[in-house]
Amino acid sequence: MTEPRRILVVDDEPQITRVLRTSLSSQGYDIRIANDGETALEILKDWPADLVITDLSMPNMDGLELCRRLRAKSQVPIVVLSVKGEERTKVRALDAGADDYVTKPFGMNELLARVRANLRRVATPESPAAGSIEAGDFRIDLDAHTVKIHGREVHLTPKEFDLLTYLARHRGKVITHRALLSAIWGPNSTEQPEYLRVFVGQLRKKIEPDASSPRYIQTEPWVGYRFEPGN
Amino acid sequence: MTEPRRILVVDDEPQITRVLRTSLSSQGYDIRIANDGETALEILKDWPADLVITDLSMPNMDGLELCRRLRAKSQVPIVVLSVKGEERTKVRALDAGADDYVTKPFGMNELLARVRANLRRVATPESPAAGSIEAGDFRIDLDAHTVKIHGREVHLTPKEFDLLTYLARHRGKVITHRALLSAIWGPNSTEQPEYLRVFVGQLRKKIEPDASSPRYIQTEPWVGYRFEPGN
DNA sequence: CTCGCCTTTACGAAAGATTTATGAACTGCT
DNA sequence: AGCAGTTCATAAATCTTTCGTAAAGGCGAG
Repeated sequence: MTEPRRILVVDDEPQITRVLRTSLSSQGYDIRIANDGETALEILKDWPADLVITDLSMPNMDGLELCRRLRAKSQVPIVVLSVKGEERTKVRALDAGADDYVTKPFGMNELLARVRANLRRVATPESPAAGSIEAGDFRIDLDAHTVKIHGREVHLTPKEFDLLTYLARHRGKVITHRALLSAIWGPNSTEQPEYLRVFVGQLRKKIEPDASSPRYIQTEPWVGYRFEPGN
Repeated sequence: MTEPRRILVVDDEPQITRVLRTSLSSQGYDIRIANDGETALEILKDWPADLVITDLSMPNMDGLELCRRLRAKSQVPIVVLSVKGEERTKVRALDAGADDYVTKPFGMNELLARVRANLRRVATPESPAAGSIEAGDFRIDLDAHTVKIHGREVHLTPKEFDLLTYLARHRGKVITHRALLSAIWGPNSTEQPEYLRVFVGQLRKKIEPDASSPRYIQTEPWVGYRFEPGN
């Protein structure tokens, strides 16, 4: 089972966010709303979205600045949604890092199609057989909740299993502490990185040949953890 | 020096192709024209374009079919350019594989900006991976937080990584001390360039073959630093 | 009650960030 | 050329934050 795609909507007009939320949700997307650029960046810290839809004029941080700030770190597709239809504005937004520009009022079907088009090209090439993840030395059975390393089965507790699964889904990438916490304990428990250390430690004791020099779960100091399942 | 980007224009109206050819060529792109879908596919067989701009209504093979055929084997960005402005048509084109849809008559500046935006994410032919920066001898993977020079991996601390990333994004240009400080330590950080010296020094020790005569990170006295990643 | 798992706390070790110090190199001036 | 004032490069010392680990307490299921 593959997770639903995450879309962050950034706009300060309630009537816009409301209609977007319902329309996008009905398509099966996972939606979150931010009312300005700053909260958008804040949300993205532990909720990595697959696509961002943003207005241009907003309090705190406008859409252009948001585009620039996002592009400094991320490749996430950005669709700008604005009442301003002048060519100059479009050019500035696109050059600031936006991938698409739709003027209000907009047709919802067109917007949805553009969202699909933008999501299409970042499609994850992986997405293994629904019920299991195979990664290097690891074989994770999501249905049976079992993990095998080189065919040898290891018993994991639910939280340990969630942790390993999340890391394995994003193998090779560094996952921020905040993202991990938010993924496993929920968005509101992002304040306790101690959990992570404890569970990563326990997980290492169970899956690492030598827990004192981790091979599979690598720590990237000050950033997060990275899962390298071996070839 | 990197080769010019190749753009294939597919349209059967001479007045359109003519204006596109001149405008795009003046931007330094390498242009070829096809009058219908079939010849477009023919051309692409031995002239791999970086982007395709196509009309919808054409003889032999229309734009929709061209999109589908292209998507069957290629990820090349497709911009559809059409007189048809109905939402249904747009949706069909986007779902057929188009990445963008511009209605005629169109503003040339907007089209150019959309072309830039679509080219931006596919990067150069030799670096098809998104989420990474490919610059000369360097390959920076933003997701995995890793840096490779000539394939050899170097471990960088977060600040060093941010520094190198920022420089690499503006390769070839001189970055002011202030700009660097503001980009990495935040806009309201101290004005003291001592930080920079220390971190540039550490970075050089890690990435320069000979740290005493820097090749990649050049200092521009009284101004800032410049990143030259090699050919 | 007992067991397994989660939560919480504590503390030494490790790693990175910041600060300071020193000498070399450069610039402008006499 | 010689000098003063800057800026630059580098090493080292110090500070701060984070990491790994153990262990104690809590809570619910059987």
